[in-house]
Amino acid sequence: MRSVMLSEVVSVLSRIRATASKNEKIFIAADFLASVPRDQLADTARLMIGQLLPSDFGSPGIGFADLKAVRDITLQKSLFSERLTVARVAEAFKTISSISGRKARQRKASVLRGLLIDATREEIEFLLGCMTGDVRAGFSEGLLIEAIAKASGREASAVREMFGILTDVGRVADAVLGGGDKGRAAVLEPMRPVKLMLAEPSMNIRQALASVSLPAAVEYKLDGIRVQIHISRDQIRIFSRRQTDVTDALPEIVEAVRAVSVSSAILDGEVIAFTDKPLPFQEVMRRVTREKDVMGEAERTPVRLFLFDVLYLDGEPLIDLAYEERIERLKRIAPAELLVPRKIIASEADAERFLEKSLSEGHEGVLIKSLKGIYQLDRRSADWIKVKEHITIDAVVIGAEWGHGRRSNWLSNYHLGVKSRDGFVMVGKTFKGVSDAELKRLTDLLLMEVEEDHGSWVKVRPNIVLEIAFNEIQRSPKYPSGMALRFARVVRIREDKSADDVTTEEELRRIMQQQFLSKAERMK
DNA sequence: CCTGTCTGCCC
DNA sequence: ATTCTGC
DNA sequence: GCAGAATGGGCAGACAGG
Repeated sequence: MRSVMLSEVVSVLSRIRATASKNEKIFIAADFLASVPRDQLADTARLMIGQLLPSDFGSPGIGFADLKAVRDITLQKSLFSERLTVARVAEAFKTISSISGRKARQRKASVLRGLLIDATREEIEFLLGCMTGDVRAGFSEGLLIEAIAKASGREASAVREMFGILTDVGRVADAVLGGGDKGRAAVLEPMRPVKLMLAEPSMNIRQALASVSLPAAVEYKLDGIRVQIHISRDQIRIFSRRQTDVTDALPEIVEAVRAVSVSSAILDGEVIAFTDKPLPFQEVMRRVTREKDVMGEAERTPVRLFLFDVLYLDGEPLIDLAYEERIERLKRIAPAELLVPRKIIASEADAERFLEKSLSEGHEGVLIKSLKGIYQLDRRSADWIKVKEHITIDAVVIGAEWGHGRRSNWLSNYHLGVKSRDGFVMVGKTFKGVSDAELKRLTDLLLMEVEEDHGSWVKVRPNIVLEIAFNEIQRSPKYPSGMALRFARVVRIREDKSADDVTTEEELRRIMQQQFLSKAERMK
């Protein structure tokens, strides 16, 4: 049986990159996949979207910082022989990811060099691109799944659901195109983490209700970590949104789940840090990433679980049931104190009141959910819509970075300053919320203000003012003001304003302190 | 042993 | 995570 | 409406280097 060469993948991808048409990309990819021998499908499919390892395999553990030297050395010696196979590439990266301990970086780099020494220039650029997320062929997970469907003659929606269960494109390619009984592995069952359903963002209640029919459900939106809880008899595992096992970091959540009376289940919910009120996201983040002294951290930072869905119960998948039916089951099995606050609403005013209530208790916002919607794995559909609070300020640009990819020729990442006693202090960066036209305009404006040219970025005189929206002010260990804007985005360019008009450091600090107060404290 | 940097993964 | 753009 | 691209702050842990 033939071996698939890395050069084939690279050349297929350059054809895919060359067309803007999604259908054409899918067609080229499907055609290629149809020619790949079964035993190499998984590795080939992953490589086509720049993935070097199965999604549950861990990661190479060698990144941007180590790559430049490797690239320069190997480019000089490269032999142009086109002899690397996809299988050898996959093997090498499994080895690299397994290396740890003393001098691990050097040892990883040397395995990588051993691989790249046999690669052509194009192959080297491709493999390093895979490691830095720089492949840029306009071809990713979604289109690959469509290509797998096309190559097999199956419905794209069925293949997509399979991906939601298997969570790895290689396994999907195997199951769909590999023949045999591999397809049977694609069933929902406890202890195998899946891709969760996501919500579509919306500016406000009115806009959200434009796409959900009434009556609908509203739920508090909690600012924590999304979790899927798998129960099988006395076993309980907690996985994150991206299928990381976080059970060991959350012992009290495991205990709380013992109150759920089922033989088997997959539950969906959010874990937040909580005392008598919700604590900032950073607190729960500390909990889930903790491995040492978990118990000590658990005492300092209590967490709570709030469940909002059930995907599987007592041997039966529930994802094809309507939301209202799933919630009925959830209420039957879980104690009320583990359920996210929710309500059925019949009007926009109901929804607004519930949002106000959620915010006044210190939560992030609300989700509006269609009563009839099924649970769609790995989909962001209009059946779930999220509405979050945001704040806007005026900030002045004090620096800017040159963009990459389609933003190559523009200053695209703006350093934001607010006014302090002497000058301006930086409170974050943003590249979001800017249309191509604004990108051009801002580049022109900023180039007139350049004070220092640092190559990849410029320091500018503080004359360009932007209206900035953000969700929260975080405590920052990095910025001297101790504050950073979370999810900052540009609302508009304020050519009518000057640096004198921008928000002050004191104002920002006041807003931050407000966030940390409970409802009762805020009323004072 | 201490500190700084990198990485992966939460949002 | 959020936002914009092209299909 | 969907998919992809471009890039944010901050957390712990792993490793590098003195």
